[in-house]
Amino acid sequence: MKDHFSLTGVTVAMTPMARFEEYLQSRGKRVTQQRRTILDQVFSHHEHFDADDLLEELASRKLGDRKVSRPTVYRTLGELVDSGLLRKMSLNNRSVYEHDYGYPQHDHLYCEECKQLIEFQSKELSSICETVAKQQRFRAKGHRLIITGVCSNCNKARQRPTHRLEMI
Amino acid sequence: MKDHFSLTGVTVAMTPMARFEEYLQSRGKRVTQQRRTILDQVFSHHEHFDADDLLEELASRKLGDRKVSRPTVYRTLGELVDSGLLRKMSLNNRSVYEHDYGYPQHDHLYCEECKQLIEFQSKELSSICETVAKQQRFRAKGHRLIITGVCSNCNKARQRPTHRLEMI
DNA sequence: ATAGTTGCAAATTCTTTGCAAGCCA
DNA sequence: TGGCTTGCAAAGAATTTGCAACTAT
Repeated sequence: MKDHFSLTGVTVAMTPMARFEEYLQSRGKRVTQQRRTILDQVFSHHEHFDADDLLEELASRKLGDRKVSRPTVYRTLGELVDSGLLRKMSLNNRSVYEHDYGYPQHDHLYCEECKQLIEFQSKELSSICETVAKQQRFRAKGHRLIITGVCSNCNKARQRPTHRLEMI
Repeated sequence: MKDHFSLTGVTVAMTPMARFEEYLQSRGKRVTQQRRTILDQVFSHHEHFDADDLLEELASRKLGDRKVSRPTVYRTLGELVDSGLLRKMSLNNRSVYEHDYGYPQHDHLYCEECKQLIEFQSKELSSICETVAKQQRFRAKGHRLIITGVCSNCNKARQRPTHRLEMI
């Protein structure tokens, strides 16, 4: 489930942790071990992930981290989205997350074969959205485009003779 | 939850029912009362809907229709998607359906306030998708763009003084 | 008659919540 | 200390499945 690292991050003034602390403090919330551990794990790599992925990653951290329970993961993911650090999307009726803070606006190609999400950027797309929103007097906050199909790797795999045999 | 009827249907050779029967027969499946009732209800109006909406609509049909259970609704919705009559999308981790057969490709604006889906068409968008797919050697089967924000009606509502008071 | 369908109940999957014990400011 | 957090268990919400009874062909 490796992702394509085709996009370059944007420069940001604060680290995700600093930003999260600011968000928490501004709301009278507390900076706990669990929240720190989750944030650290979430920003340790750039793949898209869901709550289960994150829970597994946390479980395999052999560090002295305190254990993080499933409800806390869900609660914290919500806070990370609220604080603007993560973006959430709904894929096959499950929530999938990705970095938002320090990462440019982009959209996705979704391979129905290997379930991989591939990122791409398009400035034309953004202007289309603006135009459409203006026409409809709609106050747009954001957009999400997903192109579904089969990625180049899976296309190749399909054409290999071994696969024809397996299909019998 | 009324929808905008801004798009005009495309001309099709068969009625949805005829097409569904063809699909069923080609797979050795049967044309049952329940499948007929569901198809009839689904194509009786053009709003987006989910399984619960459909179940409610079916329950309120005072006709001599046989009762349709929840599992049958789910099973049949799947078949309607397979047969190309409906399109399914994932919204807030639930499945939402809309007409596909006899209806042109389009995308949506989603109002986070009133939860309404507004349709729009954009040919530029389709060409962007083609270009992106070609660049990534991705075999695209389709796409889905959703612009989130607040629709014109809800924007107006927000500005009405009554609402300011209600917010206290 | 025979194989596909249906409804019921129960199981699954993903996510949220109530609450007592624990921890941060 | 006082209030926000956590983990546990349980509840919820959406969807799927096993199976015996039913029905289309």
